[in-house]
Amino acid sequence: MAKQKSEIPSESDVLERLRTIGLRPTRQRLALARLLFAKGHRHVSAEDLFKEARASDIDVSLATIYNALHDFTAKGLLRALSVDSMGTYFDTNTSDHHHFFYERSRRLEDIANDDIHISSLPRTPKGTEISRVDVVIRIKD
Amino acid sequence: MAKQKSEIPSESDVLERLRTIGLRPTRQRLALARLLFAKGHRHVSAEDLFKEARASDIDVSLATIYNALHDFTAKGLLRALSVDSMGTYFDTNTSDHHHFFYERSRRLEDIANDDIHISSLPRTPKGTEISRVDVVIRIKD
DNA sequence: CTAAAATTTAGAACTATTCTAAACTACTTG
DNA sequence: CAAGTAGTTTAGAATAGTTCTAAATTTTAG
Repeated sequence: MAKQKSEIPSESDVLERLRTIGLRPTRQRLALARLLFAKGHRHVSAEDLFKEARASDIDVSLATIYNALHDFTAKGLLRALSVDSMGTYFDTNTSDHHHFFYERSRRLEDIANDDIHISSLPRTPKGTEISRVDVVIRIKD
Repeated sequence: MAKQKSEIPSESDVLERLRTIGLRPTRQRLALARLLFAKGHRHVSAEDLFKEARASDIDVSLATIYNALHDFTAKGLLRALSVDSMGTYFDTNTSDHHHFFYERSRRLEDIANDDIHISSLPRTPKGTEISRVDVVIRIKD
C-alpha cells in the first residue's frame, strides 16, 4: 500500500521498462510512453494522445495509439476506465484509487485511496474473486 | 431510504405514470414501459430492448427505443450506467444501490445500498455538489 | 547479416448512438 | 368532434470511437 510516486522517467527507464514487460521498445511505443508518463498522472483518451503525438511531431497512426494503449494496459502500465459511455480513458495512475467525475465537463480527477473508506463490502458470489472496486463520485459541475 | 418495491405495474399505472411525468403515453412508450417494468429490476441495453420488442411483436424503431430510454431516464424512470465502454445499460432500479460487474460475461448485478458502507468520502471541490456515488465491484468470472 | 516474429499502418469495417426532416399522432380548443 | 399544433415516431444518413485486415516495416535472435 505504498504511495506510488509519479516521477518523470528517464529515457532509458522507459526503454528498459518496455523491454522488461515484454514489449519491444519501438520508436512509436517509446515516444508514446514518454508522452504518457512525462507529466504526472492523468487520464487520456486515445484521441487525446493522438493529438498530443501529432502536436509533438511524433508520426504515429491512430491504430498504433490504440494498440499501444491496450498493450500498456495489459502489462499494467495503464489502467482503463470508462465512466461516461463515450470513450475509454486511460489512467496513468495504476495504484488503487478512485475518481471524481465532472458530469458537465466530462473530466476525471483522482481521489486518493485513503480518502474513501469502504467499511463493508458484500460477499462476492461464490467461486468468484474481486478484480477491483471502482468508486466514482459524480459531480454536478 | 425506504426499500423500493418492484411490483408489476398495471396497464393503467403505466399510462398514468407517463402522463404524470409529462410524457405522452404513446403506443410505443406504453409498450416499452410494459416490457421494461414487467419483470422486476434489470439492466437492459438499447439493443436488448429492441430485440425484446421485436420478439413481442411490438413494432418500434431503434431510434424510438433510444428516445424512450433517454426520456425515461430524464424523468427518473430509469437510470443510465456505463461501466464497460461498450454501451450503456439502463437500470430499472432507480433507488440508491451499487453493482457487481462480471468482467467476462459483461453482466451487471445489483448490490443493495445496505450491503456497502462507505464510511468517509472526500470533500467535494468547493462550489460543487455530488450527483451520485457509484460503486462497481468488478468480478473475475 | 538474415530469418522469424513482432509491430505498424492505411483504410475498411463495425458498433453504438445521434441526427434529420418528413410523416404521423395525441392533446387542446372552439 | 374538427382542426390546429405541439409532441412523437421513423428510416436512413451521419457520427464517434474502436477494431480489423493484410501488407509493409522494424526489431531481435542466431
